[in-house]
Amino acid sequence: MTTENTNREGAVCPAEETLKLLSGKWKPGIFRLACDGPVRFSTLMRELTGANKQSITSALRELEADELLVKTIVREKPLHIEYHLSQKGEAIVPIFRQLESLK
Amino acid sequence: MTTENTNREGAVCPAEETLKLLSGKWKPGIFRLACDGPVRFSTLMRELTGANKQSITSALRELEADELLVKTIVREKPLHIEYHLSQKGEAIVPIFRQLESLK
DNA sequence: TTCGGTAGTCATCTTTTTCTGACTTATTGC
DNA sequence: GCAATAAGTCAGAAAAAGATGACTACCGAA
Repeated sequence: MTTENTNREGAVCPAEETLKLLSGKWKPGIFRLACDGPVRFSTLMRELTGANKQSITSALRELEADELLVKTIVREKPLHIEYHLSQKGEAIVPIFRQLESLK
Repeated sequence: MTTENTNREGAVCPAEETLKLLSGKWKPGIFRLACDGPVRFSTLMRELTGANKQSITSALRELEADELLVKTIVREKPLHIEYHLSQKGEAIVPIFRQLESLK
């Protein structure tokens, strides 16, 4: 039984796809920080109070898989990893800002 | 231990609030149909293929509680109930459309 | 008064998400 | 070599969300 959300007869909701990209307890927070510049795992752990490694990791993995974030290994002084917005990610920023300004 | 998402030190994400209004398996679909005019329980059951009473009921209750939808008892021919967008709901429509057009 | 339509509730079960704590791997400063 | 920093993984537990099936309540028509 393939339980895909196949709302047939044209009842599919396109907005749903986009909403799902940012659904989850920590994704909006991660996305917001990423809007201001590249983010790092350790920074996220510090900024997102209450979050845990596992949740941040899986949120990052999903954001990568959905191509909103790009992972980069920065071979410098203290070698580290950065996540920055992809083009697709940037495209969502204006809408995200509107969501923010809404209330 | 009150486990509220209190991202202190200014790290709260305002967009998160709005995103949560439309989070869940059926809310985007309900909202979308409500954009085109008042919706009824039985219609939703027909249109949202795969959905079940309980899920639709609780989605409707949450959309009401979040003041996106207003419930109205229509005392007419076949007495029934209608849900229509509130002002707050209408305010989200433009953003919702953008989410739709994004892909 | 019984039936169909409309709009649910309730208890329970299953699935999905999120959290916890212990352990891992690579690099770098001392 | 040894500890710290950075970025995780993994198994298991708990919590939240969603699904199921039975049952309820109101109205109107036959």
